[in-house]
Order: sequence, then C-alpha cells, then structure tokens
Amino acid sequence: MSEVRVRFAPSPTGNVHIGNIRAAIFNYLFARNMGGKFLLRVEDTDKERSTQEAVDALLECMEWLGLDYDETPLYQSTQEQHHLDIAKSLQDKGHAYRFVKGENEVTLFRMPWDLENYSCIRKIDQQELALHADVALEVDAGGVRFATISRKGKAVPMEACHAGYKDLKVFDADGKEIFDLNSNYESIINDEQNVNITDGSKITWTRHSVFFNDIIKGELSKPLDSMKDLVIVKSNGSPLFHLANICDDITQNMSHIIRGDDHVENTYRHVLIYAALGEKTPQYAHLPMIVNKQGKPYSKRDGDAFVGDFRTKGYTAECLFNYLLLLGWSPGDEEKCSREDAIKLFQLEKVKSTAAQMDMDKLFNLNGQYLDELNDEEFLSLVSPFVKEYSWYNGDEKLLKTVSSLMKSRTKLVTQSETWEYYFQLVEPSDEKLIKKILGKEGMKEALLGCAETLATIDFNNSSELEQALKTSAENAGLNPGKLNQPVRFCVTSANGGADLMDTLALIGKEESIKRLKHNAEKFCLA
RNA sequence: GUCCCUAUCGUCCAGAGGCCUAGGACUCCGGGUUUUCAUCCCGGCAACAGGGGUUCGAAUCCCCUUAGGGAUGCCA
Repeated sequence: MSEVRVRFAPSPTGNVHIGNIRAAIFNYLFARNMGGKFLLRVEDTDKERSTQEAVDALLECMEWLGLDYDETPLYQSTQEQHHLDIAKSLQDKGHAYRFVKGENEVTLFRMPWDLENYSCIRKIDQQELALHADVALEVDAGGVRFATISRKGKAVPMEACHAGYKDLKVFDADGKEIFDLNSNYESIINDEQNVNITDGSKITWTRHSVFFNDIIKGELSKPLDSMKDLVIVKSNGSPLFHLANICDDITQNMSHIIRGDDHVENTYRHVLIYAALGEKTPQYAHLPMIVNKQGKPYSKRDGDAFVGDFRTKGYTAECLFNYLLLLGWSPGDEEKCSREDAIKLFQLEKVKSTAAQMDMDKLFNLNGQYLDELNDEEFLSLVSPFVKEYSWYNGDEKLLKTVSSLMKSRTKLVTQSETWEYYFQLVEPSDEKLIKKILGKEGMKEALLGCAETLATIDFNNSSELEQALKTSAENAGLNPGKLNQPVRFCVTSANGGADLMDTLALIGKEESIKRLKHNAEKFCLA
C-alpha cells in the first residue's frame, strides 16, 4: 500500500473555527496512526477575504493544540498559474469550455458525455417525465432546461448538464418523437445550434449516477441529471476552489481527503474531474458537522466557537483536543483519551456519520478533570500568566504557588483563578443575600469578635489548635461547635466556600486574618 | 421545487439480525465521606422519531412518512 498523505486545507478568511480544527485533528490522528504524512495547505485563493492575521491565528492554533505538520505549508495562491494551465488543458481535451452569459465569461467543466468510459458512473434506469406546456425545452452549449409538472399543476423548472440526459428523446402530444439529443450533441456543444422546443409533451432518457465510496459514510451516489456543469475559472480569470483544490491535492500527492460533510456535494463533481485529468481519485472520508446547543451548525457568527476563544477562556489544549476527538469518534467506553492512545487506536471507519452537538457544560467539566490531573508545577505554570494579568496581583510568587496547589482540585477553568484575590488582600463581601444569611444572626458580631480574641492567643500553623480554638469560640457564644466556621471564613475571605478553612487561615496569616475578621464583623454584622 | 445525507437517554459515545430486561460517560436528582466548597464513593431518573414490511427473531436490513442538515454555475 502506498504512503498515507493527508492534509488540512483551511482558507484564512477569519478565525479558526471549531469544526475546521476538528477536521485537522482527525487528519492528524489518521496520518500519525498510519505512519503517514500530515500536511498543511493554506487555501488563500479568495484574495478579497484572505488575510495574514488569519494565517497567523491559524498557525498559532495548530501549535497550541500540538498539531505538528510535515513538510512546508503550501500556499494555494502560489499555484495559480498551474491551475490555469490545467484548466487550459482540460479545455483542449474537450473536458471544459468557455461560456458567455451576459457580460461574464467563465470556464466550465463539462460533465462527461462518454459515460461508459467512467468507472465512477453507473447506469441506473430509464426515466420518463411530462413537460409543462407553458415552458419551452431548451438545449444549448450550457446544458438542458425544461419544466415538468408538479402535483398542483405548476411548472417545476429543471436544469442540468447534457450528460444527465443521455439518450434524451422529446415527444409531442401525439407521441411522435420530435428531438433526440444523442444525434444532435456535437453541433450543440460546438454552439452550431440551439434547440428550443415548445410543443414537447414528454421526455425520456437514461439516468446515470456518479458513485464514490466514502470511508465514513459508505457508498454515496447522485444522479447526473441533478448536476450542472461546474465553473472552474471565474469571470475575473482566477481559478475557483474546485479546480485549485483538486490540482493541489494532485500536486501534493494526497492519498486520503478527510474533510467536512459539507463537501459531499462537491465530491460527486470532483471525482469526475479527477477522471477527466486521468488521475486516480484519493480515498474520501467526510466528517459530520458539529452543531451548537440549538442544533444548528456553527456559523462564522458563533463567536464562542473560535479555537482561540477556548484558550483565552482558560481551557487547556489537551482538554479541547480530547473533547473534539471524542465528538464523533470513540475508542470504546473511555471518556478520556490521551493523544498517544488516540494515535494508537484511531480508525477512520469508526467515525460516526451523524452530526454531533457541542456541549459546553461537558467541556467545562472535562477541563476540571484535566486540571486536577496536572501536578502542582504544571498547574502553576498554566495559571500564572492569567493571575499576573489581574489588577490585584501583587507579584508574590511564593504565595501564588501555595494558593494554586490549594485550589487546583477546585478549579475547572483557569480563569476561575480571578476569585483567588482574597489570598492576596482584603476583599469586602458584596452579596447582600449571603451577608444576611451568614452574618445576619443575632449575636453574631459578639461571637466573631470574641473569636478574634481567642485566635489572637494561638499558633495558626498548628491546625488542630486552630480547629480547637474555633470550636471553643463557638461554644463560648452558645453555638454548636463548627457553627462559627462559615462566618469566620466569610469574614476573612468574603467567600462561602473554598479550600480547607484551617489551611486558608494559616496561609492568610494570623495577623491579617484577625484584622479582616474584626473589620468585616464590625462592618457587616447587624448591631 | 429538485437532489444528496442523517435519525439510540437532555448531551456525547457503545450497538455490524439472537449476547438488549438497550451498555458506559457528562449533566441532573438522592445518599455517604469532607464540620464549608470541591474531590471521592454509593444509588436513581432517562432513549431505539412514526408507520409498514423481510425474518423463527429487527435498534440493526428494505420501503414510506416526518424531522433536521447540506447542495442547487463564478465562497471554501
């Protein structure tokens, strides 16, 4: 078997989208699993919309996710002349033609008329259709047009390439044959005659379909009479996606094309172009789409679907990689799958062929698991850049180190570190409801101030002594032991949850804890 | 309108005609551990879109309907 070569071929016309990057991930895994090559091709043919910023963002995303590619990236715009040469050769061989419509002239790929020479085309059956009397049947160099009759008697316009209507015969109301396409084909495509039939009543033809085998979706087919000739060179003279994409895949010697579902329709056409060029088609695998919570495909307008956003929101690359990987593919019952295992186990045939919905809650939760599994140093180096941006951060790296290991298991998103402020300075509580709930009881002020007195006499670094002191203070105030813990925490940290209370108090320090306790008790407890 | 594709718990994934009383994970709910919170442990709710076939037997194969997505000549 020849070498596996796959590519990720995004167009740099904006931020990298979650669906795009998943295609990259699957290409990457497939290549690494097969011991093949994973290439990057930047499809920047659309000069109006392609930007350098988008290219930079793209490269950054790939690096972040660890999608290392082989060989030098190919920029499609550098291949333009080659694409045009190919278009010319297709034209010379009769597979393409120039076509004028209004002021515009384009080059179109002509669907093959010699159907029997194409292994990807199969004969289906004989078809018959009634023509609508008000609409003429037209045949010119561009194809066949007519209208059939809907159930309600309305005209239903149909338009397709010549090849779709191979063996076309037109009959009048008396059943007499008044036109056949096969014997007029040459003069029609040479523009020597245009056909316009107004008295046709019925047509018959032989239906043929284009077939290709998709590794994920299985055998796919589409009738030729639902396809039109395809623009390959725009009226401004530049090659269109269809041509450029195929030419570059041939140039880069791709063995498999793994791309989004939305390309299936293109592929029916692409296999014909490969055949016309005398090239072997690569193996195709079409990935299902990723949809949002509303079940709609992510569009460029869905702001939160950009890869870069996940990074700034505090998700780890490993988590996003894992999540995206398991959206549409699974190695079994495991919820988590490391990059190494994924490379080892990846099978294109096992990719689901149905759309998958992105669940942000699940991603959030998974990220928490990933953070929890990091060791303290790894976690610290991940949060540090975020913490250093906060206005309250005073540069105390030693404190940050302790805080981060204390909070690691409680953090699901790196950006949650923003709430660690209380370790660094006094934060006054602001949630009225919580203040009332926790500090609103009668006698709370006295109890807390009394507690501050007791705490002043003990060693904060001895956690059992600290615990005992809190118990005693509660009893002194006539409360059950432990009942003062929550109010003390709230006064010192302004939070109603967090790391172990003794650890927290020890870390904040005796002097500072007592100061805050007094300050907030005075200020927020009822008189 | 026409053509293509798809349909299993709220979500992701398992299921290749009998291992299915449909399994796992996340969420959610209940309980335990933690004198808070999180972690952890135990338990619970919850699905084969509908209708016809084929078969001794269907989530699985076929047909129809419905629903969703995509395409429908110069985006990629």
